[in-house]
Amino acid sequence: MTDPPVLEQDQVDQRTPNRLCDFCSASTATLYCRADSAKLCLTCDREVHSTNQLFIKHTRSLLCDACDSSPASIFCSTHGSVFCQNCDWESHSLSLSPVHDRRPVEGFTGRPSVTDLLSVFGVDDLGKKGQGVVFDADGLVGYGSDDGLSDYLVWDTPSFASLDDLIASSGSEHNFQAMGVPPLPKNRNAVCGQHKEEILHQLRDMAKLEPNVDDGQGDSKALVELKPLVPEQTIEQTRNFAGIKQDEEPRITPTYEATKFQWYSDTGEVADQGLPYPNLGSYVETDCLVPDKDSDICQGHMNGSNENESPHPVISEAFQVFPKVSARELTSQERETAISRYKEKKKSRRYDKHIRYESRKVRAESRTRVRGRFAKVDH
DNA sequence: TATCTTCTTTGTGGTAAAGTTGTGG
DNA sequence: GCCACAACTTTACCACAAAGAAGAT
Repeated sequence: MTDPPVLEQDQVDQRTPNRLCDFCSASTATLYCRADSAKLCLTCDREVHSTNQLFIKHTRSLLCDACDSSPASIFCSTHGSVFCQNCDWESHSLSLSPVHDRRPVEGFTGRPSVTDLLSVFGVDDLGKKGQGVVFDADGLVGYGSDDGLSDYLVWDTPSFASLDDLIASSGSEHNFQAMGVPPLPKNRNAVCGQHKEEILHQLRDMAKLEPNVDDGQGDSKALVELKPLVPEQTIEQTRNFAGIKQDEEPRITPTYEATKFQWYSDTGEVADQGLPYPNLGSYVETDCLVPDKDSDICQGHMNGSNENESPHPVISEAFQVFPKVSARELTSQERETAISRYKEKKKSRRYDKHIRYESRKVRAESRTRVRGRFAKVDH
């Protein structure tokens, strides 16, 4: 049995021109957005999908290491690569390597922070404190050890999986363990594939532009270890919202805002309920999260403790992006910015038709037609 | 639990019809 | 501003193989 050769680094480099970001045409694309049919680098993905509430829902996946043109849905640890469905089939057909260790790769939505992206790409070990990825004074990403990523690719089963789980477990003290939900596979996040270095490079760039990447405390000067995807602070709020104190207003915090995004399986199904209630996965869909002018909570974020003090940057951006969130009117500058972002994104769209099943195309082309319509064939 | 059967859903392209936009009187 | 017309764009339609789901054995 002959396995397809694993891509060497120089092969990867040679392929880079095929992975140019469709938006900036300068960086290497690492993600694929199905909704836009576009390849994007991490920076452009952040920019493009921050434009409005609809774009932020787009599911993005890693780019297939083999064809560089389709969203990856399978990670093969034997190859150390991520593959789209077609390439996975070609690489792992029965005659080649059917027994490779493969598992599904999931996309994500929302506007994940650098911290979240590290988790997405499996370079953040939430279960091994002290060995995770760290940031130095320049926001550069480093590792706790140099033995590759494999040591960090451990997935911890989330404590809860849905609102139902929260309700069911709300009366207990057992930390919201999901009920009736099979445990998630380990190594679920290990999806860097062949372009690990490029992804890390882009994450470093993003980290430089995201000073509060760690904990929202704004101290990027110190080495800061990454925190879990759902901070304790958020879990505490979740408990309150899960019916324990139903008479209280649900509260939303900057920490939660900065980390909330959803995992999606390749089928578009919400796969990871790392957030307690999927309906709240987007920023402002639920009315209870819409800041009220009279709400001291949201007023606090919007205005800051001091009128001259800027609100938390993520909250502030959400207010700018989503009119529903904003209790104030958009300034003309904000409006222009939003419009220009929209126009730029519109430019990057690709309208070329994507054929999922070539065999069906061939058959359709050879079909008999009557006035353009498929005609019955008498047998 | 595994296998088989049946049913349902999906995707494919060329054409016509419907809808939209632009232009001139 | 209104209307007519042309040009352009979008949408619905068709049959059927393949894939997947559901049920039966």
